[in-house]
Amino acid sequence: MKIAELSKLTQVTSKTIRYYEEIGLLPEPARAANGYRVYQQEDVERLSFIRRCRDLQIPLEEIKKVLGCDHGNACEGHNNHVDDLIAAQLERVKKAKIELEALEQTLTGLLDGCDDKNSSQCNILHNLRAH
Amino acid sequence: MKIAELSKLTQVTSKTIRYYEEIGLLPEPARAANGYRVYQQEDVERLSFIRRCRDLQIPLEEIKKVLGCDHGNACEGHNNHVDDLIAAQLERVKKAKIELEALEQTLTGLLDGCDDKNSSQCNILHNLRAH
DNA sequence: TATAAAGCTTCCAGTAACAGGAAGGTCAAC
DNA sequence: GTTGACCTTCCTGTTACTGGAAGCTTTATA
Repeated sequence: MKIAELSKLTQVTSKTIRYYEEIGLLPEPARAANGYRVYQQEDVERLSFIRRCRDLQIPLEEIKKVLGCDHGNACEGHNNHVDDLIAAQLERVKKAKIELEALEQTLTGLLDGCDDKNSSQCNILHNLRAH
Repeated sequence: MKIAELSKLTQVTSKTIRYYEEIGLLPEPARAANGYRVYQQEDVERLSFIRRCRDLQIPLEEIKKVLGCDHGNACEGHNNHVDDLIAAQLERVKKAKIELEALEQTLTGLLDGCDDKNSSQCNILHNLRAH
């Protein structure tokens, strides 16, 4: 199949597919006589997996490790554990959530008249607001 | 004062200070005979404000608007409302939190044996895990 | 006084994960 | 035969910086 079909099947744009190839996340596909990329069924599976990971906001580097494409490894095997991948991502997400929680509180506090006048954050923002 | 002192007072690196100048967030400072940048007290206040906004993860473009440095405006006035700035950021943060919440649930579900076998996400990940 | 270290300058490259667009070749349909 | 869709490569831009090179000046030390 050509790149447009792979794109449709995986919901990943042609642009992104070429990008993944460039960074070594997808193997270089065969080429037709006219130079067009030719993909196989296994490419659909591999790219679908990548797509799902990206939906989970797992960084490309992490996905690369699990797919075994790093360190000159020619992207053949699946040696690492998907569970670890997911667990690591869950940790990142939890951490990010905690940070956003704190941010939300600070912002809400600033909007609610900034009761905590001891906060330097508050003071500076208000000084400049009064300007 | 020289750039290192401004840096210490505001907790913003010299590198970042020059960057802010480059993108027009800070006005071009006076120069000493040797070419060194020379800053005033008002630069401390302006940069502190920027620093506080960045702590709140407000994008530089938003800060720029509030400080009135856009559209060739020479960075003199503070015309817009800090409240709006904060409210807009609060909205962004809330939205991001909701997304992370959903992500966390999905990831947790995947770790907990992926009960929802109907999810294509689950299936694909598990197929590849079994591989 | 010599020299080394610290601090300043400018400019260039890299980060994450693509998207947009230019310039040009190819293929199918009308 | 020509329009339009699809393919190719290459280059730029995005956000908010950080790191580093090359080359000044200034300050501290031996």
